[in-house]
Amino acid sequence: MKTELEQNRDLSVQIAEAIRDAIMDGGLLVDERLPSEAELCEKFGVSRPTVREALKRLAAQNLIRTQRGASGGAFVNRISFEEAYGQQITTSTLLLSMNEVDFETACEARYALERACVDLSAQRRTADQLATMRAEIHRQAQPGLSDEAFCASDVAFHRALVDGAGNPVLSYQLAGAVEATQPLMNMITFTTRDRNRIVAFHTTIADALDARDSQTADKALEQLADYTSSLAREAMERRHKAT
Amino acid sequence: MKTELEQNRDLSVQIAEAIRDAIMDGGLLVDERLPSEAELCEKFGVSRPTVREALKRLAAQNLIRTQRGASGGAFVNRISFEEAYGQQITTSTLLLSMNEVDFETACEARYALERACVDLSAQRRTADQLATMRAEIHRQAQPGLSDEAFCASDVAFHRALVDGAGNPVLSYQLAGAVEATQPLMNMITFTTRDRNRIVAFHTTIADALDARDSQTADKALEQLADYTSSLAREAMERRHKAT
DNA sequence: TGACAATTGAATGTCTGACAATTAAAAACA
DNA sequence: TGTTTTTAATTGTCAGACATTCAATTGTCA
Repeated sequence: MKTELEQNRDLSVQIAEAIRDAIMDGGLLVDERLPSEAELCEKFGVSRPTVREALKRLAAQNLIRTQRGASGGAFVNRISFEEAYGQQITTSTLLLSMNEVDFETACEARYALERACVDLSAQRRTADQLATMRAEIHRQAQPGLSDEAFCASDVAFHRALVDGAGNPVLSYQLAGAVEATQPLMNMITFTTRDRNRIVAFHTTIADALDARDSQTADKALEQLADYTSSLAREAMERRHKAT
Repeated sequence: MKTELEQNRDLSVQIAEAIRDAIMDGGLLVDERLPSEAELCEKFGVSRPTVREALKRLAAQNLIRTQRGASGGAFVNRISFEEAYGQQITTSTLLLSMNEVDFETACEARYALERACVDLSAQRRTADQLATMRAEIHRQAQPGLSDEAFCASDVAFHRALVDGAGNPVLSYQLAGAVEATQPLMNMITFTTRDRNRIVAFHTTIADALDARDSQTADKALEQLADYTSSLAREAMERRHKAT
């Protein structure tokens, strides 16, 4: 069984696509072993390095894993949520940093998505997640915290909020949105007054979730979004004036 | 300048990581040319195939692109929204199909995210996007449409809704969520009655967005989510009974 | 001089063939 | 029977070569 390939495009790309499609169509099941490299060479009529490059492409996407040794080979990988998070974050971060997405747009997206979680989070948040939020709030209130540490804590707070929805698919989707905005947030310098304001919003949100009051939480989140936006605008203006 | 590598782990993996980190730290800027393969061989002290496998890994993540010919080479890629969409969709689809995420969870996530867009979409949707929605509604109402075509049209409708928010970051994040649920939706068999009901919801949503009435649109979306869920539950029960 | 064609060189893409490293299973042995 | 050794299969890496592509250079002619 030979599979035909076009002549113009890179062979390794085509082979990778063929295998990926087979995986996504269900032609290859999880943990199923792919043919050995030698067999793939036969099948596609190319040399081993070419097949290997194709396999590396797939491995980079966590679609397959390889094992050496007897009964080794390439296996269809069950992609884990962890791995998917990582990819999500890498892609989102690059996208935001490279495409001159303005802070406004990124921020709007992030808070819109978070607000999508608030309802569910109010219903389902665990005591543990609430504790995480409170702990982060406490950290944020400590004086002498660096801007970066403050932002990192902010991310942790919001991730707990998102995880509170108890929906791994939501958590996965939002991981990228939340983490990717961090580098942008890091460009802001937070005064003590700013921080106090943000901590107040966070406290309102945590209290509301504690009381399972999604409306109040949503409103606080909206105000926080507006406030963050305005801070960013000021920072941008200062930066603009400086040049 | 030789860069040292560990001995245990795969060399190509380590090289790929080293380059990726350089890109993400800003050590390599967009459109900057990487050293040629020969130079990378020197630098890392490995052979060319190994370097190539590393580069293929990066290419698979859209981190670099390669050009043949004089003044060719590997360049840091400005990742486009299009490419990012593609990755998002691939990852999300696999995640959902491989991790036995139940329809309920996926559906909940998808509609929660969509509802996050409705407000913005009501404010900003263009006439063009409205036209797309109406066109898809029209298609969905046609008799003799296959279940798959119906689902595809459904996806197109919802993508138009999401794009209506006019926020590329939101569109990107949701592309995965919306597209990835399609294979799951395909498992449902839609009766004419089901379809009419869904078309009615879609019409309500389109009308509401037309009138910039986000509340009505949101409510319709919520009902649509519930209805879809119930359809899925029924389908699952039937399937369960059959076995 | 200026425009077009031919040449060249640098780079990636692919191939062949080989050897090393790893690992599970089979074989040998106590 | 239980342990150790051998073996075979498979991926990881290397070396060297040729093919292909493409831009810059060079050459040619009007």
